[in-house]
Amino acid sequence: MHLHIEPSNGLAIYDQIVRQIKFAIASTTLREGELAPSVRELARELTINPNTVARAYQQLQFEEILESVRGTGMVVKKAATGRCRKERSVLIQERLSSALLEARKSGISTSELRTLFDKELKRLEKEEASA
Amino acid sequence: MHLHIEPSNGLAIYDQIVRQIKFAIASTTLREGELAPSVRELARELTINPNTVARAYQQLQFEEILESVRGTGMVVKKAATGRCRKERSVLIQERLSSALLEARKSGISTSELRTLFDKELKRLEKEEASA
DNA sequence: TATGCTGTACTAGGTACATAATACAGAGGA
DNA sequence: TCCTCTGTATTATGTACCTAGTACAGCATA
Repeated sequence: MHLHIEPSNGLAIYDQIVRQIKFAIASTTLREGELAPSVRELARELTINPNTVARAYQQLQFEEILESVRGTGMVVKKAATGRCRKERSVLIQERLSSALLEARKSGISTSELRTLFDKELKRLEKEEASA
Repeated sequence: MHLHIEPSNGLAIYDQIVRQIKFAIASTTLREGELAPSVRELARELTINPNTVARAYQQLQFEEILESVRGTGMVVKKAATGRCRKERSVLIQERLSSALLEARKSGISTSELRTLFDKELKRLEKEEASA
C-alpha cells in the first residue's frame, strides 16, 4: 500500500487517492475485510492534509467500496474486489482512449501512434526491470 | 479551425485552447502569418467567456507562438510551425506515457495493455471512417 | 472622420480544491 | 477508568479557474 500523488496531474489529489485505492483493491494489495490506511496515517505519508484523505474515503464509502467502522477504521467491503476490477478496466480504457483521440485529432497518424506506443511501452518495461 | 472543449477534462479550458491552437499550427490548419480567430469570435463559438480565450492567447504569446497586433488580431509567428510540431510530439508522448504508467502500476499486464491499445485504435479508425 | 473591429485591463463574484486548526463520538487496550 | 486510536464535522483562509461586465487604445475601412 504505498500510493504516489502527482501534485499537478490535472486530477485532484482526492481523486488520485480514490483511483489508487481502487487499483490496490483490484490487484488484491488491499483485500476485502482489511483496513485501509487511516486518514491521519495516509495524510502523513503523502504529506497532505487529513481532510483531503477524508474526502477521498468519503467518496469510496459512497461508492460502496469502503465501509466506515467508527473508532476502528475504513474496512474494504465484501464484493469490492470484483467491482474495483471492472472499474479499473473502465478507468484505464477511458484514459487511454482519450489520449489516443487527442493524438489523432492533432494530426498524428495511426502508424506513428503505434510506433510511439511501442517505444513508450518498451521504455516502461526497461524501467521496471531496472527497479 | 474548429476546436472542441471538454468541460471537465481535468485540463483547464484555457489550457485546452492552448493545446489545440498548437496542434492546429503543427498540422498547418493554421499557418505562419495567418490570423488566429479573434478572442470574441472564439469565445462565442465555444460558448465560453472571452477572458478565458484571452488568457489562452496570452500564454501562446508568452510562448512566442502568437504575436499580438493591436487592432488587427493575433498573428501566428514565423517559425511557429516547427516549434509546435516538436511540442505536439512531447505533449502527446507525455499523455500517453502517463496513461501507460498508471495502467502498469495498477496491475495491468503489458500484453493486456497491447490488446487494449489495438482495440481502442481500431475503434477510433472505425469512427473516423464513418464520420 | 466615424464606425466597427481588434487586443488589453480592471473589478467583482462564484465554485472547486486544498490547507489549517479544532472539536466530538465511538472503539479498544492498558 | 483513562488514554489513544479511529472517523466525522465545522469554520476559516488561500489559490486557481471561470464568468460577467465595463472600459480603453489602436487599426482598418467606408
